[in-house]
Amino acid sequence: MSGKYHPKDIEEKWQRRWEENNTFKVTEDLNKNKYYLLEMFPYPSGKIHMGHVRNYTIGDVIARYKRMKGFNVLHPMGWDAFGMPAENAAIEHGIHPSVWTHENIDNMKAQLKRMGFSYDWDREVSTCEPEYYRWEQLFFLWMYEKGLAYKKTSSVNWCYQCKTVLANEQVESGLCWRCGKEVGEKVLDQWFFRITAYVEELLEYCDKLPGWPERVMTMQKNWIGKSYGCELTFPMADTDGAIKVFTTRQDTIFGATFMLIAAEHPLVMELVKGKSIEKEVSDFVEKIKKHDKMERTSEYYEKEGMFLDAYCLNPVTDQKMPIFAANFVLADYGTGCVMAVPTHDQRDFEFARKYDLPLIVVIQPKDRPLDPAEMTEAYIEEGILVNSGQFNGMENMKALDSIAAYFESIGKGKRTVQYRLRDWGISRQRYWGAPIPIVNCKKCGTVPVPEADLPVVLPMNVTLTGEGGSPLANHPSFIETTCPSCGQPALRETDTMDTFVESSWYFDRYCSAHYDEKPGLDKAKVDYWMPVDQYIGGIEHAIMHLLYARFYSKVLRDFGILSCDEPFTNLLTQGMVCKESMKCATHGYLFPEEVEDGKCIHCKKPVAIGKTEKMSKSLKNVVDPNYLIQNYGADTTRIFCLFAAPPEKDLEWSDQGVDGAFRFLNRTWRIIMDYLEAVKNIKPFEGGDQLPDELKTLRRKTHQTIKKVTGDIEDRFHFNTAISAVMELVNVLYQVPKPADDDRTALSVIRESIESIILLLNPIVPHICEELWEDIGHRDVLADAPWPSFDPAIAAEDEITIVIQINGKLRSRINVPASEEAETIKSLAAADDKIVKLLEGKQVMKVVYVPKKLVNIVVRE
RNA sequence: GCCUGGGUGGCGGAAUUGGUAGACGCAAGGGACUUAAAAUCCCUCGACGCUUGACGUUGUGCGGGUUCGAUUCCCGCCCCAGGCACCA
Repeated sequence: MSGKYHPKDIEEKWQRRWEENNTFKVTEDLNKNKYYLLEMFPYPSGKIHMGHVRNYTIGDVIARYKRMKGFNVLHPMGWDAFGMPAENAAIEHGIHPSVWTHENIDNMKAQLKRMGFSYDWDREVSTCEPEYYRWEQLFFLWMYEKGLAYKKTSSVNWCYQCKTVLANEQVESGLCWRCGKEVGEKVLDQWFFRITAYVEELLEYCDKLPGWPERVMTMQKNWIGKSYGCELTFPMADTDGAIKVFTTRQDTIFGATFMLIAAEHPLVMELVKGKSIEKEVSDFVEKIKKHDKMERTSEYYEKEGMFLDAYCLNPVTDQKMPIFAANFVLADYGTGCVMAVPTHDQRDFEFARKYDLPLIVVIQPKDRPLDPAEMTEAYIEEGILVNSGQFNGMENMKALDSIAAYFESIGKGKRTVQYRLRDWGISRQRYWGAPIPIVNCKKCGTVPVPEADLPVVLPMNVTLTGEGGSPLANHPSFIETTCPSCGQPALRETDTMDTFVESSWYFDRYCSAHYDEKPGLDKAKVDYWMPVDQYIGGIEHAIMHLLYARFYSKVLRDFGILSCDEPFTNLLTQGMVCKESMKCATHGYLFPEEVEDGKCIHCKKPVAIGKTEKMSKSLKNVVDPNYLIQNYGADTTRIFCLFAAPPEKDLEWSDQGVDGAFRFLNRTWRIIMDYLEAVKNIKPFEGGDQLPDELKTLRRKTHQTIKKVTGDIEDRFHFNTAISAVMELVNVLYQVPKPADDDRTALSVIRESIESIILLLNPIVPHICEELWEDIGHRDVLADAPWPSFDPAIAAEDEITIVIQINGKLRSRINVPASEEAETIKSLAAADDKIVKLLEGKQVMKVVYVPKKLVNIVVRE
């Protein structure tokens, strides 16, 4: 093939050839270094979007690069196939979630293949298949056995109208997304994974993953939220018993003047039992419980409480402290009870002012005394302890330890640690998910399904209406079973697992994708491939998915299935793909194809350009990858995504940028076509012959480019600068006058440049490169070619420019041989015409020489 | 409020360890080719000033500092994005 660049023909040809030759099929090879490159697998929503294209292009470049570097590269792809949108489609269009999902997978798979990604499709995994989730059910049983999976009551969002559980994202400002009615809470028995059992290890390894972005680690650490403090005991004033609190501020204990208990805490109703206020308090508690989560965490939620007609004693001052139920105290953090120090905590301060409770200052700033009567807010800075008995005069931060020790010595408290992280609720009252393998028996209670009976298969013959609770609960042949323990009739668990469970181990499954023996992972293979060397995905998964996957890996490790402590050695979080939105006064947001010459195609009115935001269907600021592939080809789409921004930054879409990318590929194609006949039977230059200047420059540039591109890809994943380096090389190639047909030396130098360009661009735009590689006479597939190496001696400049500064300001430059001595360069600098003139009448204080860079002459006026 | 990032030409971005700010691309302008247009190839392109140069001044959010030298390090402030948010 020659002549014009026709991306479609070339791309389809090579995609076919790669598939026919099984080019990207990979098996374990102990003689080669492995490299496991993983991109976050997609939810099969129907079509790939630019976010996928960007993510998978970045991954493909690294996979193809590592492959050329001689690694045995595992680069798999699969489908995060369970989830709510499939059920929504079923409700809205009457199509079964399974059918919908499989159609979407077929579509998207075709699109990914059309992008030319180097996946080993033999390892494709789809999480909605029993062959996949049966192992997840097995792991669940083992976790249940170890107490890592357990049941407890917990509340969910509940729509009374639709009689169904709503996910958080189905609650829109407190209302049901389907019927618009108010959403309440419902308490259900639900399944949890005991992620808190691994909290210390999860936290510890945050500092042992240098290949992760700092900010992701920070987010995870904050999410885990470890805090050091004390558990202190406050005896009841008039009865036996005591209230325990967790505090990180034991330094303020002498200022604790009242006690707060979370309204939902059982202690609240216990304390008022039989008292005249019992009904009133009970109403208050019920009112608080009704407020949904959104409301309770909003900024405007006013602090409210109710006195419980009970007192406890401050353990150090023996003062009576009134006890309140409060709406802002969290029931599931610490003990659910909080000692209130209104002078030094803003929340307690507001509460004390509202209910007229006493204030005692215990921390004094160094410069001014505090008067409780005049305070308008809590004093939360550091200071010196006052009104604090034997601790008076100490700096409050230093007293933390002494006071903790004191409490331990008198047996009224102990140092403890609290975490923000809660156990992972995995129950979903939904159909399209992996069934939890449990049977509920009236007589035996919760009974695990025997391993031999796995998988518990999701039944296919269901109707989804979106009303009346979980479809599985209305499916007699699914729920009705016999108890594995007593053999009596019993009911199956109808909850399915959170889809984050599937995505917590899919990367293990890729290692032995079709292994059908217990435990579903072939240890030898998993040990060969795991951990993932490079994981790539969106920053939106910085916390949940990545933390759950880390946890699940540790659980599987402790089951003896995995050998690594952490699943992902290196993590790259790519930025979003953004574009400006366009709006017509009549027709609202418009898709790019609905705009022509800045006007709406429906009404010809001018279109308003909005700000640049993440591409989304609702803003219609989306570009369809299919459109790009058809008009420009996969290679242009790939190179544009890589050139427009470094991977971790947001990418701003630019149609002109796409044109530019296409132009570059054409330009590269043309110059190589130009030389095709001349270099076809020429070998790349190898000799040490003296070359004329022009060829020497080209050759030097070639080797410099190999060096630059290798460094940019290897060390930093900065494909944008790698591409610009190749652009420079192509520009230099254009500058070289075309040599005579028999000038074999010149042509061999050009051949070396051309081969380098093709090799260097191959991971980025593999189709055009394969085609050119074949055109210049190669028989073997380029994907298998080794990455080019450079000769530092050839890459080295023999003349360098030295900048001459006076007092740090650029004044002149000189060219010297690269090997020139420092002293010679200094004297040449001082002798430079411009410098001599500028130095007249000035006294030289010193001369700084930075090797191969500059001379700075420091003078005094 | 707290914790992270980030702020560089008309635009996307480059400057890898404190050492020539603006690589490469886009847009714009000019030229060549062409009957013409498109395409292509070549050149110019931060701002200001004048003596139009191998010119001077200025310039990386703002104000200070360290240094021979700061886009880069330190302190204070402003703005933008993301995460967390009654976690006691």
